[in-house]
Amino acid sequence: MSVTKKRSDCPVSCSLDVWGDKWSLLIIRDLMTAKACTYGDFLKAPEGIATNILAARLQALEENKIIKKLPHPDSKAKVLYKLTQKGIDLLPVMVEVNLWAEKYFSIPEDRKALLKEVKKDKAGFIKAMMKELES
Amino acid sequence: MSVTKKRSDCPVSCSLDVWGDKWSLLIIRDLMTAKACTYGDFLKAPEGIATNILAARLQALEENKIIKKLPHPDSKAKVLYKLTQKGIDLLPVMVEVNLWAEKYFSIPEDRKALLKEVKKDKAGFIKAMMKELES
DNA sequence: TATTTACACTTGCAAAATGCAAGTAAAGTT
DNA sequence: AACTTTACTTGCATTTTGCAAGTGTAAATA
Repeated sequence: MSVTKKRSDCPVSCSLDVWGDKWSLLIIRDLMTAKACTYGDFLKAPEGIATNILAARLQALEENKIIKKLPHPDSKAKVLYKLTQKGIDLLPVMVEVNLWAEKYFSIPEDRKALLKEVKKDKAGFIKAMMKELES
Repeated sequence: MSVTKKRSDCPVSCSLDVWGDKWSLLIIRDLMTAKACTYGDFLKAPEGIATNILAARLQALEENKIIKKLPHPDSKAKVLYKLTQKGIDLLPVMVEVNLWAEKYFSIPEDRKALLKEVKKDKAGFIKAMMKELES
């Protein structure tokens, strides 16, 4: 019985990989735009994440303390997911990613409008957005 | 005979995923620190990428025009990989990632030293670094 | 009160991606 | 001419993913 090594256990030293793959990214993106989401909200994302993958990613992100689970104020049956401070601190990364994406891809209009704000005052935008996410 | 759909074909709209997974990221990281690498250089990275995966990622990154293949000045047997302008433009993202990583993880000393420079003058650092990569 | 419905998941299984070891072909070295 | 270096490719076992269906609890509805 040999021990199976997993390459994925070894992080790339720039640490971008700690937040994982595209599906984890989708979760973080949704949480940055909506501030708080339920399990169902993530499932509704246009990219179409599979429910088992969503569950796995939410668990991993929680274990890495990038997101946190909170009781929903409206109902005991619901769960609210939010970014932790560690997750919120990824905002500058996301902003740069979007600026890059705007340059090389076509992006939705609402995102373009936001980026217009960013370009006026990047530091100010990030500070304000972070404050919003923290509340 | 049903058509198999691949989830991975659908990009997350923030477009962080266009540069792919952790192995693609390793390639980009190496190219940002070393400016130009051979196939063997990537294989030597401490994270230990498998050769077939490396080949696949190099091809994908080239198809996405993030890296380019150049003839090696020393030998016809060698190939030089470099970042394209599109790849170089990912530098601000990488800088933010590293700033985040420094806050929440332990990172190598040489990287810490670089980040000290970054914190003194982020815009200046990025501009200078980009210029270096373009040459 | 009984019974659907909503919500947050879990499970089983086929298909795809990954990791490892070994192999190949062209170029460079001795 | 034989050996090595370099950039890959190939085969196969293991792991991960995607899809569909199912489970359990709380809330809404009849």
